[in-house]
Amino acid sequence: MDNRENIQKTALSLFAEKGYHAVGIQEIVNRAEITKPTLYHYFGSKEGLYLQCLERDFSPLLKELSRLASSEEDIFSKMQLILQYMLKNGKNHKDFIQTYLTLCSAPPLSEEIRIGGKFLNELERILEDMFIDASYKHGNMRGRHRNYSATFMGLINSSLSRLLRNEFEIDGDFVYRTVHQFAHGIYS
Amino acid sequence: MDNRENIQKTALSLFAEKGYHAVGIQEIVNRAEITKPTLYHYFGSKEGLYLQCLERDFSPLLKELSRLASSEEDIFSKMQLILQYMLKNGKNHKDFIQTYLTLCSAPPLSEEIRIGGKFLNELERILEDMFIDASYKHGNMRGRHRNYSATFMGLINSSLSRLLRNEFEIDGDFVYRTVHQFAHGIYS
Amino acid sequence: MDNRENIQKTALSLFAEKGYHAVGIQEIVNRAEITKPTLYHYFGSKEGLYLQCLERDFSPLLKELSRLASSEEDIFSKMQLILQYMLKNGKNHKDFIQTYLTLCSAPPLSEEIRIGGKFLNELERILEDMFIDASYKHGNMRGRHRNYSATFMGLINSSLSRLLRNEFEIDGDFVYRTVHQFAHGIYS
Amino acid sequence: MDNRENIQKTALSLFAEKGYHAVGIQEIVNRAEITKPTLYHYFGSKEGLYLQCLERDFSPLLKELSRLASSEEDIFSKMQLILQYMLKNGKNHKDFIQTYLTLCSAPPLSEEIRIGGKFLNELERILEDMFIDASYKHGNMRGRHRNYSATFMGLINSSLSRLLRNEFEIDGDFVYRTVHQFAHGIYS
DNA sequence: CATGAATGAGAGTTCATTCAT
DNA sequence: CATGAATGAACTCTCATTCAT
Repeated sequence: MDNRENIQKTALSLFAEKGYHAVGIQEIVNRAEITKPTLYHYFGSKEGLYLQCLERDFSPLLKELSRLASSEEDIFSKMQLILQYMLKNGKNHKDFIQTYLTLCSAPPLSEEIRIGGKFLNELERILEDMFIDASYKHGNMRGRHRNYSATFMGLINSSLSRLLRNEFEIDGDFVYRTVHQFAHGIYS
Repeated sequence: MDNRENIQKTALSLFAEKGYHAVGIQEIVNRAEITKPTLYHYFGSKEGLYLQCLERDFSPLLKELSRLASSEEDIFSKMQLILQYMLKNGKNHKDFIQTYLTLCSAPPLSEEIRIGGKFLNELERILEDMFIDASYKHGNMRGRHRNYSATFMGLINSSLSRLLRNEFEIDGDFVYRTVHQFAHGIYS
Repeated sequence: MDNRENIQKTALSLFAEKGYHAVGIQEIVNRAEITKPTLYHYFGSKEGLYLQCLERDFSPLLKELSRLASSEEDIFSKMQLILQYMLKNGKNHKDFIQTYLTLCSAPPLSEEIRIGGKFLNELERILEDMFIDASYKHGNMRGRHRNYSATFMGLINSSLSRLLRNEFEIDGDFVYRTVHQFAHGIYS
Repeated sequence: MDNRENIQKTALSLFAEKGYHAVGIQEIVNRAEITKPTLYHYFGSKEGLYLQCLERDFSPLLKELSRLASSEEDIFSKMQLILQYMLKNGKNHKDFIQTYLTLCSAPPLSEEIRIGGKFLNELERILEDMFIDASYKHGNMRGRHRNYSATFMGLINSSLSRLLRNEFEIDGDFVYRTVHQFAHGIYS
C-alpha cells in the first residue's frame, strides 16, 4: 500500500478509537510500521495529519451533499436522499464517522475544532442553504431554516451514532419513517 | 470559597472549554489560585478530579430523571417533563452540558468514556426503563424501546447542543412541539 | 503504647523493609496510626526520626560492646563474647540488624551515612581499641589491628546477615568454631 | 564518547556515590551532559538504567566466576582464584563494587533488590554449586555447602569493602592467607 | 499534643518535533 | 524518502514539611 494512504488510514483508525489527544505520533508510526520522519515528510505535523485525515473523507462527502442539496427534488426527497447517503456512506467509513461525531461535540476551544471546525461549518451551510431554498416554496417554513437545519443535523448525527453501535439495520423504511416524522413537525 | 468546590468549578469550566486531555493540572491550579498538592489532596489524580466533576452534576441529574421517569404520568407528559428539566437545568450548568455532550460522543476507548461511561449507561437505562414501562400500556410501542430511548436521547442532546450556542429560547411551546413531533413518529 | 515508642518501632520496621529513602513520612504515619504533625512534634524531621531510631538500638549495643571489649578476659574470649552477644541481641532486634547492615554498606555520600555514620565509627573504634590492647600481649599481632578489626567486623556482619535469613541456629559451638578459625589466622 | 556508554558510566558512578534513590534523573543527565529524552531513549526508565548498569558489570563477572568455579582445580585453588579475580577486577571497577555491596545489604523489599536480586541469586548459585561439587571429594564437607558458600561470600564482600577504603594492598599473600584460614575452618 | 489542609520544590516520564546521515 | 538519535517543553504526580485551628 501507498505510504501516505497507509498512514492516513492508520491514524484515522486510532483517532476514532481514542481521540486526537490520546493518540501519540509514536503509536501511529508503530502501527503503520513506518518511522517518524516519514510521517513528518508527508504531513508536516500531527495537526496536518489530522487535517488531511478529515479532508480525505469530508471532501467527497461535502461535495456529494452539496450536489444532493441543490438538486431539483423537493425538500422531503432531498432529506431522504441525504440521510440515506450519510448512512450508507457511513457504513463503510466507521472510523471517519466516529471521528466526525467526536468532532461535532468537541469543546469550542479544542484543537479538534480549530483544525476541523471549517468542515462542520461548511456542512451546516449546505443544510441551511437547502432549507432556505425550500422556504421559498413552503411558506410555513419561513424564518426557521436555522431551526430546521440544526434539528435535521441532530437527527443525522443521532442516526450515525446508532449506526456505530450496530443498533439497527438501515433500510429505506427507516429513512422514510424518520424523515416523515420530521416533516410532520414542519407542517404541524 | 471552599477549595474543593473552587477546584471543581474551575476544572469543569476548563474541561468544557478545551476537553479533558488538553487541560493540564498546572492550568487548573493556576486558574483556581491554589497549588498542585492541594488539588491532589482532594482528588488524588486528574482522573479522580474529572470523575468527581462529572459526579457532582450527574448525581442530582440522574436522581431527578429517575424520579420523573418513574412517575405516574403518561409517557408523553414524562417526555415533556424530562426534556423541560434537562433544558432548564442545562441553562444553569453550561460547563457541565458541554462536558456531557463531549463525553457522549467520545471515542469508545478514550479515558473520558472509561471514567464517565457509567453515567451515560445509567442515563440510558433510565430512559429505556421508561419506554419499556410505556410499552405495557401502548401496544404499538412494543419491542422498540431501544429505538425510542436512543432517538429521544438524540433529541435531548441535539436540543442541549443548540442551547449551548444560544440558538433558541426555551419555552413550553418548544418542548411541547418537539415531543409532539416525536409522538407522531410513534403513532404513525 | 507510648506514641514516641510506637513511631520509632513502626519507622524502624519500615526502614528495615524498604530502606530510608523508599519509606515516606506518609507511610509511617499511616502504619503508626498517627498524623504527620505528631511525628514532627517528636522527631523534628525524617532525618531526626532515622537518627533516633538508630540511637535507640545503637546506644545500649555500643555500651555493652565497650564493656565486653575492655574487660579483663583474653582476646579470644572477648571475641567470643562479642560475637555471641551480637547474635543473641540481633535475634530480638531483626529490624535493627537489617537497618544496621544496610547502613554498613551504604554509599559513602548517602544520607544514611551522613546521619548514622558516627555509630559505625564508634563501633570500629571499640573493636580497634580491643585489638590494639591485645597486641600488647600478643607480639605477633602488632601493627595489624586495623586488619583484625576489619576482618572481625566483616565476620560479625556476615553472621548477622545469615541470621536474618534464618540460615542457622546460633549456638555456642558456632561461635566457638568461628572465632577459633579466626584465631588460626592470627597465629599462622 | 558513545552516549549509551557515557550515560551508564555516569549513572553507575552516581549510584555508587549516593545510592539508587538519592540520585535523580536530572542529576545524571546534567553530569552526562545529555538530556532526559536521550536517557529514556536508551534505557526506558530509571529502573532500566539501573538494571543495565548492573548487567554491564555483572554479566562478565558471573561468566568468569562460573568458569573458575567449574574448572578442574581443587576447591582451595578455586577459592584462591575466585578471590583473586574478584579483588583484581574490583580494583578497576570501584563504582560497581560499591553498588554491588550496597545491593548485597539492601532491604529485602527494596527496589534495588527487586531489580538486581537475580544477579545475587546467580552468584550464590555458582558458589554453592562449587561447594556441592567439592563435597563429593571431601567427605567432611558434606551437608554444609550452604554454610561454606555463605561464609565465603561474606569473606569476599568483606575484602571488597576494605578494597574500597584502600585499606590494604592486594597481593598473592593476602589471598593465600585468607583462603588458608578459611580452609582451616573446614578441616578442623 | 492532635488535626486537616496547604505548600515549594522536584520527582520520573512523555510529548511533538528535528537533525545528521 | 528512510533511519536512529536527540531535543525543549510540558506532563502527572509525590516529596518532606508547616500552618491555623
